[in-house]
Amino acid sequence: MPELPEVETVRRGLQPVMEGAKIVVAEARRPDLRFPFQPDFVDRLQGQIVTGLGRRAKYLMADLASGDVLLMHLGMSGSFRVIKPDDEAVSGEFHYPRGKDSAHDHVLFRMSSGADIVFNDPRRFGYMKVIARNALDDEPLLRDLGPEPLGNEFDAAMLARACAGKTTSLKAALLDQRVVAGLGNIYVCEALHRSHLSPRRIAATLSTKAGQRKSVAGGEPTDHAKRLVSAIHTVLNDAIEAGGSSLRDHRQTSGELGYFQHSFKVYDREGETCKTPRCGGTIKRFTQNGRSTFWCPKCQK
DNA sequence: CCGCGGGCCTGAGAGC
DNA sequence: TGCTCTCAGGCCCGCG
Repeated sequence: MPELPEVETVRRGLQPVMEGAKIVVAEARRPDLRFPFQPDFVDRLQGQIVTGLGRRAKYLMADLASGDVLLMHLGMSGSFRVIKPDDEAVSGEFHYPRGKDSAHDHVLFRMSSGADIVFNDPRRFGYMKVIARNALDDEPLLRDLGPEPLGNEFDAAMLARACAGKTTSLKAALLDQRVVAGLGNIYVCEALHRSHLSPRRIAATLSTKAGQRKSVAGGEPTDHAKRLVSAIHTVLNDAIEAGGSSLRDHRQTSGELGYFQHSFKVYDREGETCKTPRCGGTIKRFTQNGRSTFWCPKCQK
């Protein structure tokens, strides 16, 4: 489910109840998510003050007073809910209201701020891991991530350089978290449409020396690269503003839906008329690298 | 090294 | 109602 805007929405929902608060109780209700929990997972969390809650790509990162960092990834179907415990809540136990899919409530935090935080993930592609902050640079999960798409380093020149020499499609390149970190299937489709670029375009055509290996020379960014970067900025910022996109699983931590799905121009709109002014084309769908691509063949070149 | 396809999980929805 | 099939917002791994 969650791409950068959804993860950022979750971060903003958790920040007020986590930052500055202590994790009074932590509970892992099954032995594994995508990976087994570390044997000392709970011990390294309980009693710790969360000094900050950040985000890197699609990861949430909670800084702990101990010097550890709690890494959290939502996979495809992960979500967090913030719940005020009811009056019957007994210290050390969780009595939050159970919903229909509470069988998939896998991780619980009781915070000193007076909130319970519940991590639910039916498909269990998500995971959590505690690592030492001074080992962040060596963490395999983070080591190879490319630039933040909303960060200062990410611009047309950098994108062109990262795509130089790539013979794969532009769609596949943008989904590669080493090129730029945080985009997923929805926002790649949307950014390509908004910049009028075909998902089938060869990635290397974003730079003037399209045939060069990046180790030789990156070339200059083309106007296409500039348009694309601009579209990525716009679509991500607008989606964050809207609380993300809710198709199936994504909820804000309050339980509210995001509403950026109403602003999709291509994703999940197969057969509908293209919204580009004066285009009039029909949105098509096909499979690229095993994933659905939605696009308008008439205005995306 | 690079690009691609399979696999990991469960649930929702379509079609019969 | 219920079965089977397809598909889903991510990402790791192994193959050629």
